[in-house]
This record gives sequence, structure tokens and C-alpha cells, in this order.
Amino acid sequence: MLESLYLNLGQHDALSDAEKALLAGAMTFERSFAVGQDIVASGSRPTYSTLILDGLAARYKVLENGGRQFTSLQVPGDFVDLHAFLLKTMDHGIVALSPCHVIFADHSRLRAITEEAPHLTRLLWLDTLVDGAIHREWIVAMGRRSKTSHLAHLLCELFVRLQVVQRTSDMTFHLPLSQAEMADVLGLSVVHMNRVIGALRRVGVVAWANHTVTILDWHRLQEIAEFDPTYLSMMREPR
Amino acid sequence: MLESLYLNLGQHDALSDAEKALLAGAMTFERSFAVGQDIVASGSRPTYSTLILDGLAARYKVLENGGRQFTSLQVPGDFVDLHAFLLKTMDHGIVALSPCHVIFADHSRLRAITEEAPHLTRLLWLDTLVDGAIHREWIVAMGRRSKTSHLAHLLCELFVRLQVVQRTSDMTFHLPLSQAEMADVLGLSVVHMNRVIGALRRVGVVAWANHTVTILDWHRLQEIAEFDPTYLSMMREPR
DNA sequence: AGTACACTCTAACAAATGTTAATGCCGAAG
DNA sequence: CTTCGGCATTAACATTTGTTAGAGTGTACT
Repeated sequence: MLESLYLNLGQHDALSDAEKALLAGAMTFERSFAVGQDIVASGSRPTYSTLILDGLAARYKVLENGGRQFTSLQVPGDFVDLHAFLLKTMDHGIVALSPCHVIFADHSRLRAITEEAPHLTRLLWLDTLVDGAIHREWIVAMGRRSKTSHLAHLLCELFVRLQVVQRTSDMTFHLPLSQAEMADVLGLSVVHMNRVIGALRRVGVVAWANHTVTILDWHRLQEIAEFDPTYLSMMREPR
Repeated sequence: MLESLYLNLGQHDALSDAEKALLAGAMTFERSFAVGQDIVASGSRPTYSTLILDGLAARYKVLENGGRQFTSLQVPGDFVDLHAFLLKTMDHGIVALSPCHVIFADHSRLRAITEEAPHLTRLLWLDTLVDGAIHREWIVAMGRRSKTSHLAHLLCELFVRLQVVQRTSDMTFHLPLSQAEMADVLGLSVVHMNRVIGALRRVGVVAWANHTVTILDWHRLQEIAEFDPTYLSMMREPR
């Protein structure tokens, strides 16, 4: 059941059976969330961290004028709020973008892991570091890429991340976001988001309909995005 | 000499003398960097992490078209590349924005800390988590704030962070960046950066000359920025 | 079958932001 | 003292992006 988590953590370094058991032992109960529901509320102080077993979720902040910005997309195998284990207070919310099935890991047991399992601790730490690396890539995309390139980069990133946890088939993956939600990812108006998607479609590198993205020309998409997956740390090496 | 580091880590939770000694024991040699020099090169695989003792530095990425985007600003007491301890390969560069005096912490000794000092490990982990929280705040600023608000937010953040490590005097702090460098922070053209700075000056909330920023109206600046320091985790509590 | 609703897409126009170029200021180097 | 070069500033114009409005489309519900 924790296959996605093992795939996610295991992509960076070998995960022993004992470590898998420790992770499994940290888990408590499961729960499902409907689309649009908050999985974690901004301002809350969770005592457990939430692992996505299935579905797509996002971190977001809302400004006074009502504007919403997603700061990350979370796929199966991601701890959406592992950082709250040490940050304590959520400074943002986490919402389900598709029906989400999750499982909760108790902070007291995570703490026990940090006391007794240094290597596993480093892997969990690493998981949050990759999070940060993704954030940096998003900052670069928002600041200095063309909007088309930004979108292309996002699709490359999602494809690769979903591939790791075996949520792609061929060059296709499911992307349940509406264009309004995509606009909240890229920081655009809905109208302009529509223009940018249209532009990328017109180039012919992706097909995108019914919430399903098909990459028609991976090489060219990667070129448009200047996508270099180094930041995802997918090399398996001692950590 | 590591006062800034102790202030930085110690703002989140109590740091024992034993832990301070462990940190001091991880340090090896010191070095100075001139303005514009790379402190860490993109693509390198450092075997030590760099702590800023004095000066201002920034993480950055460069795109094929020559555009540069800063992804963070680093102040004294910050480990600029603590993440490389586990990420291994630098996917971005780090440059000195003012003359920087730094000290290097050996990865092998950091690893020893993770094996033997769980609480200190959690504090170092936390340090990288705050990094991530700042990244998220930057993403929100780039995506959904007005440029004036973004700039105001950046000044609020810098002021608070510099205050923690005692690099402010009254409502004033040193900001060595040129407007071209500021543009690479906010993701703007130099001309527009100049307009935005002019706008914030005209409002009368900050004075800014000779690389020195004076906050004239903290309350209103915070209002313009919608600045809420929660994300910096400055509450001292058990971690 | 008909209605309501959410979503995509387009058009027309307004506002924000980028580009190019020129001016002035000031400190470093000769 | 003079010259040079980097930086801040402004203007004029081009391009990108936002806003408002509306038309089309498909699906769930009655």
C-alpha cells in the first residue's frame, strides 16, 4: 500500500526492508478527500503528516484580494506536509485537486525515527530538500521563462515525477486541473492561461484534452522548457 | 565567531552548549569572496557546506537566453548550500553580492551529527525547511502580488531576517544590490524595476539610497506587502 | 427533453511590462 | 584634472498580459 512512498524515497538511495517497516509503523489511519476539500488547513498545527496514496493535491496561499497561488503540486508518494513535523504551524493550505486517498503518519513516530534511524531520517530530510529544489525551479520559471516555456517545464516535471511512481502510461498522464487552476499554478489570468495552452498545443508537442496530457514530442518539449531533471535528484546514490 | 549561526538556529528552539560545540567542531577553514565571485558553482558536488559569517549572497540560475534569476538571498548565519549535504549535486550557483566571509562545514562531520545528535539534526533540517517556506512565499509574490507589493514583501522579509542576526540598526539595513540585481530577484526588466522602486519610494514608506534601506513606515509597508512572518518560524518551541 | 452549471475559448479593449536609447551622475583609474 | 565606465533615471514605443463580456460545449440533474 505504501508502494508509492517506497518508489519515491527509493529513487534517491536504497531503502532497506527495516526502513520500510519503520515507515509502515509510523502510519496510522487512512482517509479520503473529495475534490476541492482542504486536506490540511492553513494556520493549523497538525500532529501527523499526510502521505498521498492516490490523487493529486496542491499547496496554496490566498491573498486579501482573493487571488490564489499554488506553490506546489503533490503526487502519490508525496508527504504533502512533512515540513509541518518541524515547522509546526501550517502557513498555507493543502487542497485536493482530484479525489485523494491519504494516510497519516504520526509526528511522535516520525520523531522516533529521527532518534533511532539516521539514514531513514536523511531520506525524509532529502524528500523535503527535493521539494525545495522544485520550488526554486518554479521561481526561475515564473521570473525568467516565457509563459510557454514555463508551462512546458511544468509538464516535463509532472511527467517525470508521475513516471517515478508509475502513474503514467506511455507518454500520457492524467492532469485533473481546470485551466483556472492551471492559471493559479503559473500565476496568470484564466484567459491568458488559455492562450498559452493553445500556443503549446499549436506547436504540436502535446495533446491535451479531457484532463489527459499526451506528450507528442518529448525532445522538443524538453527543449522549449530547457528542462534538466538534475534538480529532482533521481540518481540513486548513498545519502 | 559562529554567533550568527547560533542566533539563526536558536530562534526556533533552544540550542544547548553541547550542540554549539558540535557545530563548531564541524567547521573547517574560512575564506573570503569578492563581489561577483561564485561561492559555489552550479553542477559541482561539494563535500562541505558553506556558512556565511559576513556578507550577502544569492542562489541563482541562468537560462540559455542569458536571463538570470535569483532564487534566494542569504544573510549571515545562513548555510547557503546545506541542501547539497544530501542533494549531492548543485543544480544552481551561489554568488557573493557583497564581500563575503564564510566558513566551511565538512559533510562527513554533518553526517556524524545526523548519526549522534538527533535534536541538532532536526534543527539543521528545520533550517532547510524555512528555506523552503521562503521559496513558497517568493512563488506567491511572483505569481499573485503586484510588483510593488512583491518588493515591499521582500524588504519586510530581509529586514526581519537581518534583525535576527543583528545586522540592522534601528529601521535601517544595508542592501548592496544594484537595481539590475534587484530585477533578477523579482524577475523584472531593469527599467521596470526602477519604476517599481520609484513607486514605493513615492509612497513614502521607505528611503533607499547608497545601498541603505530605511523603513519609514513599518506598519504601512507590512500592509502593502501583506507580510505575515509566520512562515519564518521565529517562535521558539520544542522541535 | 429541458435546464442549469461548470468549463473552454474568443474578441475587444485596457493596463502592465519589456525594449531600446539617451541623459546625467559619480567614483575609479590614469 | 580628465576620462572612463557602471549605475540610476527617463522617454517613446512595442509587446505581453489582464479585464470584461459573451458564445459555445458537454454533462449532471430534473
